[in-house]
Amino acid sequence: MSPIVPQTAAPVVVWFRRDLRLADNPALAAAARDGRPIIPLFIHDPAGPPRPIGAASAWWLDKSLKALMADLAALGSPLILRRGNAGAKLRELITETGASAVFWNRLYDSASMTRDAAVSRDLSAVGIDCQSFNGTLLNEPLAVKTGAGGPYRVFSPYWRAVRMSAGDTPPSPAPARLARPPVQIHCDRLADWNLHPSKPDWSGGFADWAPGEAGARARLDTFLDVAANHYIDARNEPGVDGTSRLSAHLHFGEISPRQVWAAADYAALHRDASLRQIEVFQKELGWREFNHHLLFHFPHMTHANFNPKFDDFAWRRDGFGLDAWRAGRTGYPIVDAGMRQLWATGWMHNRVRMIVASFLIKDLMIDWREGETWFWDTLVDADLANNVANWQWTAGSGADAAPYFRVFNPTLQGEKFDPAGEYVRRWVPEIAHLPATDIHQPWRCVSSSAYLAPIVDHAAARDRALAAYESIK
DNA sequence: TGAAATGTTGGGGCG
DNA sequence: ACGCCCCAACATTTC
Repeated sequence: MSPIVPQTAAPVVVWFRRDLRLADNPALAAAARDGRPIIPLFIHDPAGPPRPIGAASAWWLDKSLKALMADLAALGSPLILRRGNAGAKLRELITETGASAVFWNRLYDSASMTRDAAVSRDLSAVGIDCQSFNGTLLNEPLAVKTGAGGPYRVFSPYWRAVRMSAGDTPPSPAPARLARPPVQIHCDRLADWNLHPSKPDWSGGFADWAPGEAGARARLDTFLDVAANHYIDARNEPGVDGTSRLSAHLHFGEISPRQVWAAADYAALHRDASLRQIEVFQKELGWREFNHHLLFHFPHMTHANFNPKFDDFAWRRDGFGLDAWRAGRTGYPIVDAGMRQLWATGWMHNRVRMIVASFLIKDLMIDWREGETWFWDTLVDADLANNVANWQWTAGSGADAAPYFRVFNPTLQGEKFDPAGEYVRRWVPEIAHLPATDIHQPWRCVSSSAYLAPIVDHAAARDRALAAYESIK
């Protein structure tokens, strides 16, 4: 039982950032433990850190905040919204309310850490109790070290070192209720933040997403019920709903990796899900952990090549190619399907992300940073650590990266992973009438005239890329 | 979390 | 019956 605390006790600010949930939220749980009044706060700083928010992410944030507002109101203390510089807005709120403490869950990119350290220093100097928690990772970057005491650079040994203990901290429940402070506190109108696109509103295709804690939980349960037993194969087929689709929910912290891990464990133990399948799914959480580990220890990799040899790589400047790639007009069905799915839904199947990334980097020889920037703006799950690490992985410039000679053949990838052509038919209607035998190479068919010819010849582009990679070996 | 080139094997057609 | 060739299927190497 919580001790009785007088209503006059100074409130605690719980500063929500990328932890937009009530359950398994360590900062919220710690603040609520002793019954003091809670001021849940979200500050929108359009400038970041870590970067100005992407348009698709802004769409998601809008809905996620709406859900969090409803959930917190039901718990007893409504969410306060403020816009601007975080440090300034926190000081403002503390002056208004007499709050004596600020609790938050930590972030791991360098810009956010710098900001948070400054906030902590400034507030602590005037007697505010600042406390931070781990609500975002199974293992924080500093908690994992190689035998030699440094950070890991290769996934397999990293995962070997942490996977057995990944589920050691079980998730905690949401607080039963929250005390609200007795004073009236100004709250911005969410609609005034213009996170939802207007003029034009291009978000019509985003309707299947359910941002927010309840949507995240439902998505996880559905996945573990239906898809988890076929995960190993089905996850590679973009025409099949075989992946968890939890990426955006995890990015915004609507569900924690601990919750996902524990639910997967539970499914393996009690719901007849195959342990082998579940372990492969949990390993994907491992990649998320590894990417955050890398970004923490090598913060420059957001903008610079992890492997400096790539600083000499002869990237091509190709505005035409870049535009065609962005628009899904490359003439390669699986590439165009992916880019159009991204634009329409704010999300792309992971297998196809690898294919389109390989195409941009190796077939077009365009700098991975161009692709990373586009994904940042168009993905609802845009996450600095995952985005940067995965792009560098594909480019070959990253840690534990794909070898330079691994060039995806978009035709073969299509035939292998979308054998019936369902995915391509859905997103490239111009060639929906083609039979499965031709749909990944429509140039063989006269009846594909509504569809454009490939903007590059893959075989020639592959040779060009291999030659360029050879020169920086 | 490749693909292409090259090498090897073995069955079957054929003289 | 036997050797030769062809070539698909599979394995290995190379990029």
